[in-house]
Amino acid sequence: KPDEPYMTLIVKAIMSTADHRMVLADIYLWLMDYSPYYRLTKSSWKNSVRHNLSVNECFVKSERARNGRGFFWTVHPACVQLFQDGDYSRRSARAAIQ
DNA sequence: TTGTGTTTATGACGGA
DNA sequence: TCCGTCATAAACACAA
Repeated sequence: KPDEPYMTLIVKAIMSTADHRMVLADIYLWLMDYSPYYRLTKSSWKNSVRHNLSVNECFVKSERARNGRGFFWTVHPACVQLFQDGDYSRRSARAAIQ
């Protein structure tokens, strides 16, 4: 239901932390806090979140999470300024990386 | 076994 | 019409 694409929301979630890194489970929580859509609907959107993390080059894995599962997810260093300026377009992100 | 991550496929949609 | 973007589904491997 939210009009913003997953890539934008995931970027906002990760960039909302002080160290710009977040574990998958916390990205879930951030989204559920962001919109009731993710709170109320059955979890096909979690599949989409994982798909976006893998597919979009702007998301890079950091160290493995010690307590929980998986890795810390961060944004590509070349995209940080772009995102801070509010440009979440996939085209711009890819251009910044290449 | 469960959660996490990768990958492929498919369809809708809008712009050039 | 072709191309890029986005969403959704689903199969699979892997680690805790």
